[in-house]
Amino acid sequence: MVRTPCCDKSGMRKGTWTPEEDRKLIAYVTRYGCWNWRQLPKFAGLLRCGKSCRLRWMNYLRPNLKRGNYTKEEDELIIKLHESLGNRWSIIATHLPGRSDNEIKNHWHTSLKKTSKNKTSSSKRSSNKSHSKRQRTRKRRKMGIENENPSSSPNEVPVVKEILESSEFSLLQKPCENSSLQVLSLPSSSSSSTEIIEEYSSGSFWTEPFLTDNYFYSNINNNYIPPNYSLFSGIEEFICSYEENFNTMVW
DNA sequence: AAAGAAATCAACCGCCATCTA
DNA sequence: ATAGATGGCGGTTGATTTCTT
Repeated sequence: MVRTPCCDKSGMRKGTWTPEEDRKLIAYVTRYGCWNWRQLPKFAGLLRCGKSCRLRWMNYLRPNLKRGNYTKEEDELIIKLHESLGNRWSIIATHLPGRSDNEIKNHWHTSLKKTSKNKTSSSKRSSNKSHSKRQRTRKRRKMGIENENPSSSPNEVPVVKEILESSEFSLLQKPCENSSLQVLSLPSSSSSSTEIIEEYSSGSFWTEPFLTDNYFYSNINNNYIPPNYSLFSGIEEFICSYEENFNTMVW
């Protein structure tokens, strides 16, 4: 459902992400983090703009993302939140761990809009366009909303390991036994998981040395910066650290 | 079975806020 | 104080898929 891949003037690729591009992005972010989206594609060997990489990661590749149908509870929550917040999808998304704002927005426009209209035809609070972005931001800051961390619910299960297990990055060679919710599945290719891990972990893959140690998720709400990240020698250590620190993290 | 309409959703665009030098 | 760089957000697009006739 996607646009035909093409190139813009500057030679950057646009359109649908290929499995190979996904692999590169996952491998890079998993290993080095998103320290600078603008620079990331260059170091990750991607012919994409930083924005495109960020979007792809945030909406489809990052850990903890649920893929699959929305539950009744989720639908109700979205409708309720939309009634009070309007089209502030990013805030709504913070209340639905595992769902991206883009996905929620799409879901709203395709399914929930009608439902909501039927239910609350008299309500005029939704789609509160009277708030300018500036106003909203100020309001949010006042309310301290940017520090909200709904995704750090103790019930959540760390899924980086699942991702690596369920994909070609599998380190443990365990079959993915997932439920109705599909957590990041990558199209398979001919390479074995071990080969791919080795490929991306080896120095030969990386065209440039990593420049910014100890800078994991660049100023995303000043959240998680893993200790001694620069000392990690491989993905397995990162996974262990990730799991240990999971409850303090926000994606 | 074929054609057209409608729905879906990944991705792009442009604007604004924040950060940094 | 200011300008440029960067990140983040919401609106929108458009190719593909599904449904309807």
